Amino acid sequence: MDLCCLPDNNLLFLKRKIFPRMKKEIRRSKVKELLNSEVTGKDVLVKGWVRTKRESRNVVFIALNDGSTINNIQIVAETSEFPENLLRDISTGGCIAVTGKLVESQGKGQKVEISASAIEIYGKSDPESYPLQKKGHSMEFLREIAHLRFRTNTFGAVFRIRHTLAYAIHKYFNDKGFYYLHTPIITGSDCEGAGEMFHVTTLDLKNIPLDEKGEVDFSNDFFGTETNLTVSGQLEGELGALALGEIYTFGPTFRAENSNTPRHLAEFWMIEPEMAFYDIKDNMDLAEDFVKYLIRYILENCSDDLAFLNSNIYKGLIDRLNFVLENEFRRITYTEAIEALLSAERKWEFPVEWGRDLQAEHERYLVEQYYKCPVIITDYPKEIKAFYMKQNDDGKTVKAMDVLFPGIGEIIGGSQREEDYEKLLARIRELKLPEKDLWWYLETRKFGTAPHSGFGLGFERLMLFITGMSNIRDVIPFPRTPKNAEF
RNA sequence: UCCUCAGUAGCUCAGCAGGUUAGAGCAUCUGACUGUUAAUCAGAGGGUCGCUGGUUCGAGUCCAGCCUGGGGAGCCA
Repeated sequence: MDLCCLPDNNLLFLKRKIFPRMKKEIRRSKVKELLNSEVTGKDVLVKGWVRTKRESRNVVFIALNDGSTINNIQIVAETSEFPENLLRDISTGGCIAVTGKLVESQGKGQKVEISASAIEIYGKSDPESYPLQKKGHSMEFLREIAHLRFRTNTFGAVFRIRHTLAYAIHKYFNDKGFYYLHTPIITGSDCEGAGEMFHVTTLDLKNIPLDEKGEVDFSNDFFGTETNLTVSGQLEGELGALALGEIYTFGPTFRAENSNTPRHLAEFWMIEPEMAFYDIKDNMDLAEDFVKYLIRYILENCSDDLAFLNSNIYKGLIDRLNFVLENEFRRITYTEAIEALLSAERKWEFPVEWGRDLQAEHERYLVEQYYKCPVIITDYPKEIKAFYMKQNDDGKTVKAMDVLFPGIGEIIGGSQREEDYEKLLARIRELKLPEKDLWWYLETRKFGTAPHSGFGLGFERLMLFITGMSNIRDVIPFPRTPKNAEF
């Protein structure tokens, strides 16, 4: 490579004195490690994106971020040491590599900084059209530029936390002896009952084959049968648990509901542990321990990002997280919940009556005003819950559990599963579910059935709670919602 | 899908009872000044007022439909 100064195109400028030796020897450092390292005066190399540039007569200050931390490192460049147009071409959003000495900062606001000796511009960023400013932007605007919003402090923090949370989930289960099971994303069963599904097909949509009855003929489709994107890995997860003992799934989940709320996505990630020999109480214990572990892990490993979110996004965030750690989840039955709601001195928009499902206003009241802490509600009427939940002896309720969080609502839904073949089959017939499509599910109850339990945790809902963000579209990189699949 | 609010400069918003050339702050550009920290000061450029149609001498402003976004509800995780 030509190593001379190239003032015209500004691709490269190296200070002659120090240049020949350094180029090969210096390993790139991440901003995070430099900010945490001792000041040695040694030469370092950093690469990253320019957040801001401030100019003085003799010196230019560049705040550089490489994504390794929310904090920027300050680059100090003496104006006289660099070609004028090189410094001019460095602007917010641009990408540069900087070689220089790591020194103690003369200014306030940072302990260390880099005194630059060479700067290479990887990519300029036209300041007239670069949409991110130094000042804050609305979440709505940033959502429209999802390809660039990673470069903001907020989304940098959110997605570093998202990664760490995903890692902690795997670590928690691995350490407990759970196996990560990959359940299918394309499924032929429509019996999970968790909502509208997206069709998966290779049929020509302009010329759909029909059979004699006028129904779509799927025999010529790719799988030879009707298929959809999964709405839950639970049924397959149970198959794994009834052999491997304890498994969990963690993958994308799809719901074709026309839901337009800050808590719903058409494509989201869900964690579904499924455990043999766990009863409903074991299930609740696991759910509580799991969530607390995850919160503790983020508090311990993402403190810089949390501190930023705490002061800029949701005041009181860290207190809220600590509160959850320090308090036991309140465990009540559905019947007790109804009694609490009936004795509440306030009017309900939706009636409170045993047998009716709890509405958002009811759940919010219980969690945010009555108990003022996370609540687990169990033993719901069987009519309002799924067919696979274990029936209680009272003949009216099932061993379901919903974990409700302040501000978020339902974050976990789970149950002990019905392991009795006859009872399960009866329920399937009662609800007129497609019995023949569930043959494999039923066989697990025929051959060595076992008591078992599991739950589903909405990954993005937990992200909402942990980051303090208020819209679920801002805790997933590329949200998929009705009328929106851009990026 | 229902209810509700909103859509004006790159961003965040103001715009009165329809009435001349549509405003502010920030951003950008130019200049000044400065080891700066969301730097400061001065100046400049920048608009199909979401779209379509209607009422009117005249519409950013009123009416209708549509599109997009926010909040609430339902569905759920």
